[in-house]
Amino acid sequence: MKDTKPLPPLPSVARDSMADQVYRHLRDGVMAGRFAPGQRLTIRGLAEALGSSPMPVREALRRLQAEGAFEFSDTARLSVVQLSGPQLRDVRDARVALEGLLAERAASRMTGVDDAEITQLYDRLQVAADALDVPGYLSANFVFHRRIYEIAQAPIILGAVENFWVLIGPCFVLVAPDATHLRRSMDAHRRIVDALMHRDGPAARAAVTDDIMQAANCLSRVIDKPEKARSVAAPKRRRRDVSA
Amino acid sequence: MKDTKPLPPLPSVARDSMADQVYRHLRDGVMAGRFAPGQRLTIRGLAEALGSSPMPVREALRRLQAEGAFEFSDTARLSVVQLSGPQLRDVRDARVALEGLLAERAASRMTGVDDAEITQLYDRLQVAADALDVPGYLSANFVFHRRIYEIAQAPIILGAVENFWVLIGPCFVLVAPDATHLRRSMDAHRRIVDALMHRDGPAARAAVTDDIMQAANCLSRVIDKPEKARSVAAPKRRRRDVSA
DNA sequence: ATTCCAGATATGTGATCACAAATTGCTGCC
DNA sequence: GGCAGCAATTTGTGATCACATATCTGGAAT
Repeated sequence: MKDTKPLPPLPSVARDSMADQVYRHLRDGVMAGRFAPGQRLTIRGLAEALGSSPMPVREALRRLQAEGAFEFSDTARLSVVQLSGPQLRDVRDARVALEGLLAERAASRMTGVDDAEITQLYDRLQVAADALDVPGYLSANFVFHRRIYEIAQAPIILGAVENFWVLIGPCFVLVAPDATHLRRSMDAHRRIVDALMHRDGPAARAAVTDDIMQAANCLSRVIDKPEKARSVAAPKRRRRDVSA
Repeated sequence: MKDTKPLPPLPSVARDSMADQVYRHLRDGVMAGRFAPGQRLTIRGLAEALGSSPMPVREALRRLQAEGAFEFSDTARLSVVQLSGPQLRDVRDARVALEGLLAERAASRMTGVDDAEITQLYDRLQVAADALDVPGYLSANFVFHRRIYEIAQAPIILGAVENFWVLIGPCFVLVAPDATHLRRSMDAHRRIVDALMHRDGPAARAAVTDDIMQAANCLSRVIDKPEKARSVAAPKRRRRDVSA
């Protein structure tokens, strides 16, 4: 796909520029914790890994920079954003405010169809938790929450929430598979589902709040002691690791 | 500035790419209501108006697209985002949640230096209100709120809040200079200042909430009746108006 | 052996070109 | 006079080139 073929002849079926594809690919990767905090990247390296020219990557990175996922240092070097402890607390508080709002609204707009879907996503989450499959759990977790918040029918707020998810994504590579956390998290998830089934807005908000606080505690325990965690995540010097 | 001068020889004093300058320029313009909702723009037109090549404009627009200020239609046409009534309510609710959080935190972190600064910004706001200077009022209003939220020392949350401001910016071109609204708004602002001076977090949150609800009511009164407002804001067909 | 400097490479940024799709404008026909 | 259809222009997107600066590599001097 490196050759200068003018365009794959997809005429109009996909209103989906290459920059958009790169954007979603990188965004999903960040949320799923496939990039380490502080990791250095290069436009050309990413372009080569994705089989495109640097141009779409540049535009995608600009969008992700606007969302705070990546940053260009003072010397115009590209790296994955590394959240500090206080910043992580800010994200936590903002998430509680916004996701609590969405959960409460979702509870009042649930229908029978949503009940079945949420239950199904919850079960999938349970499977990943039982298997201690952390990447799978992370992915299923985002899907679970996103589906709930979509029911709230507030896409703009959901967009802001997803921006916060992008910020905390890289932090997850620092946490080890912690059975205790998984169990507590699943407890909160069960209470979220219960509240939604009973159309109980305040209870849904409370359960979501607990879930977020639980995750934040788990993260801050690692973030606040930078020595050990950093040395694992950013091994001395890495030459252009991309792999997307 | 259209000539191909390689670069103005500013070596390192300004770590500020042309794309960043364009970005801030456009962002400020959107927040200040210099773009009408639904207004069509072109990359080349903006570039010419700003005296640069299309490239920095492209990157700046990508960032602003990520923030929701502009959108590329299904036919890849660029336009200013037009918020619907429900979307406007979503922004309102999210602002109440986030800005309430910031106001409460700001109240607990105020110092004497902040007192003087906030008072000064409030006075400037009062001057614009008395003169019925709507653009000046809008500008001073954002500065006033931003300064308060900076005191909260939560830059990530402030960034999210500013994203919401960018979204509602274009709506302000639809509201006429409304003396009643200005008076009510200034009343809320006075209560914000009072609460901050007394380091009263809950009162600050309540006052900020009133301010936001007040502004939202003012906007929704115009947005919800699309006929008249639209015809004023988007006169039939406008050929490539840029003027930055 | 360590340090420091110069050449070489890598990298972000801006400009320009090419191209496909869409919009526009004009012309002719009914 | 109104409207359909075709040509010309516009416009977003991707690719490539140029350039300034940062970063890296290698070796020489102490």
